[in-house]
Amino acid sequence: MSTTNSLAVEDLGSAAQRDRRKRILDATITLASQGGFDAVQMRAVAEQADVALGTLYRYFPSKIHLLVSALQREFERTETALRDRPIEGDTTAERVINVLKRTTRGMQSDPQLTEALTRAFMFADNSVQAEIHQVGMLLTSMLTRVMHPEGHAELTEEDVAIARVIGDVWLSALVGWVTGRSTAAETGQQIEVAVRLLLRD
Amino acid sequence: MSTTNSLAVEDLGSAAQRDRRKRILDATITLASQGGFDAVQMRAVAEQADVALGTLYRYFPSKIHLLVSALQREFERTETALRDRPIEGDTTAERVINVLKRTTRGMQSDPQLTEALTRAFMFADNSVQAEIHQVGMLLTSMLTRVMHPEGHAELTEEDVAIARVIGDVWLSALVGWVTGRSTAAETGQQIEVAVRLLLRD
DNA sequence: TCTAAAATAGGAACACGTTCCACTTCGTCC
DNA sequence: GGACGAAGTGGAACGTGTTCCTATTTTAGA
Repeated sequence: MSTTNSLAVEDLGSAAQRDRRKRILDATITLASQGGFDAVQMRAVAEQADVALGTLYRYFPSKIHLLVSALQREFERTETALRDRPIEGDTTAERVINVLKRTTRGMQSDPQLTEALTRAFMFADNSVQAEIHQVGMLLTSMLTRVMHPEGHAELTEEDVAIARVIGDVWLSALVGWVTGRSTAAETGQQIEVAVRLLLRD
Repeated sequence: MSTTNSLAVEDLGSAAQRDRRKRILDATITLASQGGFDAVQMRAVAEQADVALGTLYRYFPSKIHLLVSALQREFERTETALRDRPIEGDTTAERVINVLKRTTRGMQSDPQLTEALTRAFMFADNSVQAEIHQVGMLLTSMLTRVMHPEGHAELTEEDVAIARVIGDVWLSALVGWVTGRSTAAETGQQIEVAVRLLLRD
């Protein structure tokens, strides 16, 4: 499992196409930031990206695909940014908590965007499998790297299992926050408790 | 936190109204079982329940409310059925795993219904808070009761936290299965691993 | 450079969740 | 029994995701 993000599947066509794709995703993020999931209307995205509706659907076969792809791009950005920063914390649990809380704070600073992307992620069906899987891998690799910053490739099965459980809790907590069921503080608390339960070293 | 389900808020009007409500939920379950989330179309539900569209919306203000209410009824049924059966397993972990696997198997025997209800649950926003909260409480109380079958009311904060984490994992696993990201076997495995990580007694 | 194929524009049309309205039926109180 | 408000009926209408069609533009290859 390489940590580079160059996948042969990914290189999509010409510069003009890459540009259109970027414009579309930019428009998506902009609209999502302003009004959340409901504000990301396909006609509005097309107009703002200066693209025809049919073209939008050629690039992204559904609103869910569009939003999950946007999530993927944002997440890659976050993950890259995180990789360059030193990871604070003495114990594994501390490091994981720090990273998750920082990431969560980042998302909470743009609630509408987070709502849009999280809703899309949770609503995605198997036709979005590929994109979803990418995001899942990214999250797991981010967590395992934080757990073992030395990168000795000494990942046990248990490590991966723990990372997965933490990812699940994080997602649930996020959904709870996005849907207004819990506050930001509760969300952080929920994650912290789970991590301490799982990582008692 | 009582385990009875009699809430003063719940008693809704006349027998005719209870009957209509039941017919609507029955129709919802039937349609969901046949074709999943997409097949639960409001016009179809209204027709099958022999109720006007406006009446359907009077009882349930949105498709999500409708499906989450159906989930709640089904879950209550499951929880009641579970309460009468002895809980097999020597250790806490064994008992929790048994119960969760049995419940999961039950849901997997009707994939379309499970898909419909899970999708709705994940997509619900804060306007469905009340119903969602009910379901969450039901799940937590079910789990803590399995963890402490004697009912000595000796629940620690940690117990509740663990139950919550397990609930999160279960939900994530369910979503993974519903959206075709993981198989039934993987779902069971995922839950089992998480429970063993959390309950090492 | 010319041409065929692919991509895009522009927009009509359809499906389903949701709202709304005019009318009818039901239940309750005098 | 009559009156009045609540509840229900039937269906039109609207918004947004999605599909589809034709004309035009861009791209790639001979």
